[in-house]
Amino acid sequence: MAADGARGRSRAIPAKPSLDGIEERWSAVWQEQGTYRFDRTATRERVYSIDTPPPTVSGSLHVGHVFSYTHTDLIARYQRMRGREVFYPMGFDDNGLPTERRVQNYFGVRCDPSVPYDPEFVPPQNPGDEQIPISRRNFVELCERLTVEDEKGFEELWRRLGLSVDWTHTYATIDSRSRAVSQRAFLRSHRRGNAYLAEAPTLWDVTYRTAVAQAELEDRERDSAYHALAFPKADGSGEVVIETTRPELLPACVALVAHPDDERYQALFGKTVRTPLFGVEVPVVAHRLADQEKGSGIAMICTFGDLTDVTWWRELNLPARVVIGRDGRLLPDPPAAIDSDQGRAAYAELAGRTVNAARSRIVELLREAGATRGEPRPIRHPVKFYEKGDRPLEIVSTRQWYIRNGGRDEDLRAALRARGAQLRWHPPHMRVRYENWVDGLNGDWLISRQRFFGVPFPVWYPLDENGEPRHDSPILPPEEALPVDPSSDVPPGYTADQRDVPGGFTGDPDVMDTWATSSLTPQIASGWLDDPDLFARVYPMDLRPQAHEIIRTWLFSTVLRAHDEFDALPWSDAAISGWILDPDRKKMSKSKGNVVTPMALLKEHGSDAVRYWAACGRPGTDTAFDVGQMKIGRRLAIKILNASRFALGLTDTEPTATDAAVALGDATAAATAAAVTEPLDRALLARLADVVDTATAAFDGYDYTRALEVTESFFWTFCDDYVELVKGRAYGGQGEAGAASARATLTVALSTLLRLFAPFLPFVTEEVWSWWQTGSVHRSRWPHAPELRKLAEDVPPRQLEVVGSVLSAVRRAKSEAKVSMKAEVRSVRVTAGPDVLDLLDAAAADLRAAGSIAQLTLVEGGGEPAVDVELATPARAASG
RNA sequence: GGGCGUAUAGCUCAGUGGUAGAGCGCUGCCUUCACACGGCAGAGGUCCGUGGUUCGAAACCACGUACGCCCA
Repeated sequence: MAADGARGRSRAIPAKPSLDGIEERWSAVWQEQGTYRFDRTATRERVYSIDTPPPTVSGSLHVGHVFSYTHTDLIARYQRMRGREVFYPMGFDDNGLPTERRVQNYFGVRCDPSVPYDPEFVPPQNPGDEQIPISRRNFVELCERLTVEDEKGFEELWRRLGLSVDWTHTYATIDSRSRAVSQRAFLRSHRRGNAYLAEAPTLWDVTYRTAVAQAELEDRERDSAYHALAFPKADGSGEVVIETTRPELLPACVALVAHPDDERYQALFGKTVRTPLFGVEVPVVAHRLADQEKGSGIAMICTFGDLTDVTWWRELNLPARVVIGRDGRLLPDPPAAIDSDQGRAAYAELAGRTVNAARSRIVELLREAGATRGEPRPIRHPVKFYEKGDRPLEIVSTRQWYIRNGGRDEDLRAALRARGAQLRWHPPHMRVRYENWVDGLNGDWLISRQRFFGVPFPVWYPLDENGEPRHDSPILPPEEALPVDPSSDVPPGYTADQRDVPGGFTGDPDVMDTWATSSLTPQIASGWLDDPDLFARVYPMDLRPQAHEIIRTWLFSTVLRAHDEFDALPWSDAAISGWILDPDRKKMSKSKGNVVTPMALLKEHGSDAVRYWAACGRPGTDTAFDVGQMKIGRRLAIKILNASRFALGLTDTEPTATDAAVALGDATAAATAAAVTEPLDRALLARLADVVDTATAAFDGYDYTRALEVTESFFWTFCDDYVELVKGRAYGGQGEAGAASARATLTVALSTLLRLFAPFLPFVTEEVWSWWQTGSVHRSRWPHAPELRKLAEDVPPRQLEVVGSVLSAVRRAKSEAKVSMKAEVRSVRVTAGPDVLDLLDAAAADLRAAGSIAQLTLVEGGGEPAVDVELATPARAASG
């Protein structure tokens, strides 16, 4: 950007400026000129890099996206004007269940990794009812094809909104780079022992038939009932009554448990009882997690009814008697411990039934056997669900991949907690959510999913002579080979015909949890895998913007992966945006959000206006969807057009060198602005310098709302008071020197204001900038307060308020008399202290002109300043 | 049940120890000369409640209520 202000100045100020069409016009120019292109010769210190959240492509964008993505853009634009080279990429999330479903429906196919890759595959023109099974590679190719379509719509919206994204830096979470980064990070974690394979009880969704991680759980209230069951003591000395909500798990019972301090059961610890119906002898044990208040204070431990069962099973070294299969039905055969004919017969009544059906049946059987005590007692209690599922989770024992996350390791937990404290949170209280999550982790992160679409584990297993996989000696690919798909690629040292034959190999069938890839967005976007030069310039990144409900998932997992790989934070700052609430203060619902699509909203109100509304939402604060706020934003944009036209119109006789020089921060040129001589003009610039300081400090603290507030407030004072006061003088009413001073000040102020507004209202500020400046306002330098103060000399900014208050009193008098603001005033008499009078005296001519005041009298006096106004004509039947 | 946040004018929100603020809405007035997609002015408030700290509390502390989110 060359500082060739005067030469390129066009002064093409439209007679009737308008906001119509400025979005199309300027977004096209920005694209064509690469205004937001990242300069990759910049060194790390100069770079500001952003880990943009990749929106889900298969979903539609809603008002909430517009809101939060605007917040990030405000920061990006500010940092760019501050001289940072902004790395602002855009990602698209096309990895996961929503995309899988969309590809299935759109093309009429389904992913089946057992099908070989077909390079010639063409999806059917008209998808039939039967989904065609295709290889994972073919499926991913279709996904990428569809994603490209979705991305176009997203990009169009983002451009119209004015996001200053560098569109040459994009990624998708299922593309080959993301897959390779994901696999590389996995392999490295595995090498360090931080990713491992283990057989363990696992939360399992029976509908999706996949394992589920802690972060994907949610509790839902469900009706249930306590059933009281009598266990006869093994020595025949009576019975023990327990209460359970899951009687169908009785065949999986391995012990009874009570709290070690519970008086009622002291005599029972160490003894054994027999399960009703099945006659299996089980011990009565003590454990601190048994709840004395719950039911009868003694419970049965089953493998596995809930996570507490898992803890008891693990800590008390109990046997496993598994009865629930991965389909959510009771297994065909009873556990070996049920060895009596009677017990086996009872189990046969349950085998193959769903959990609910088995529960009904076993209650009947128990009742017939006289093992129930009293009627079932209805309760309502929380039950664990997969967040996307609609049947309660079961716990089954499976072999899964895990990543260590501190849930079973206090040192790691403490280290991750420290990472959270090291990160700068905006707003700060969001850190607590991270800490709560880290403190509540109760196991390592389960990352394998028994799905077909996703990033596969880059792992094969040798098969022994019986064709059984040897999970203890996985075969891993070299990093250069990534990404690999073990379902179609052949591991090093083997040939394709050895797949799935004894002595050969088999591929790991699982894919990774989508967060296992999304947790690497900083590495993906920064070119960790394939662009070390870029990586060195932008990583670790500066900012992670995101929503607060995914602190436990996205933010935490990203911190975890960076901690594991780099022993450092992936970014220095996290900006957490709030929700959009509908007018009833509820979270904006889908149905409501979709009534107004983002594009329709932008077209109706204008992008600057919608951005204005978004900018009014502070980081982390929930904000009402408020069309009124957009109208205010639009009014502001129009006011900027008109005020700029007026200010520039006054100065177009012969432009001073001041404007462009100050705009570009050229201190020596600014010094030539000797034209600013009038005290009121200097006061304006002094006040403006304060505004610049406040806005700058606010932006540095990610409080863009405050920066907007202070700028906007000043701008209205500028328009309503200052411009009105100096209008006459700028026209030449007080001679050439006074006019020159007003004109120079108007230009400097306008240039400064446009730059202060530029992050918020990128379109209208660019429009006005183009009337009289070369280059983009968005690549101009952020205003610098010391330069303004230099022009202001030592005039106190307070003069502006003092003069403004007298002007206001004059207006009030006219308004109360119901006369025009242009009505003549015979006399204004101000009584105040000498310091105030000095300030007024220095601007007396401007004040008289602005108020049409014939005679202005300044009287020294104590007490509160008083203004007496005497109109020329008392009635409204004024002349003219 | 635990954690975090919010509660100020009809609405949306600023204000973190010193006389209650802004915008919108409302009411009234002002239109040749930057802007009617405008301007000027006015009315409008137990600062959620109850205690406490303080010379002084919307703000700080405690408890409570309501709402939102996260976790169990």
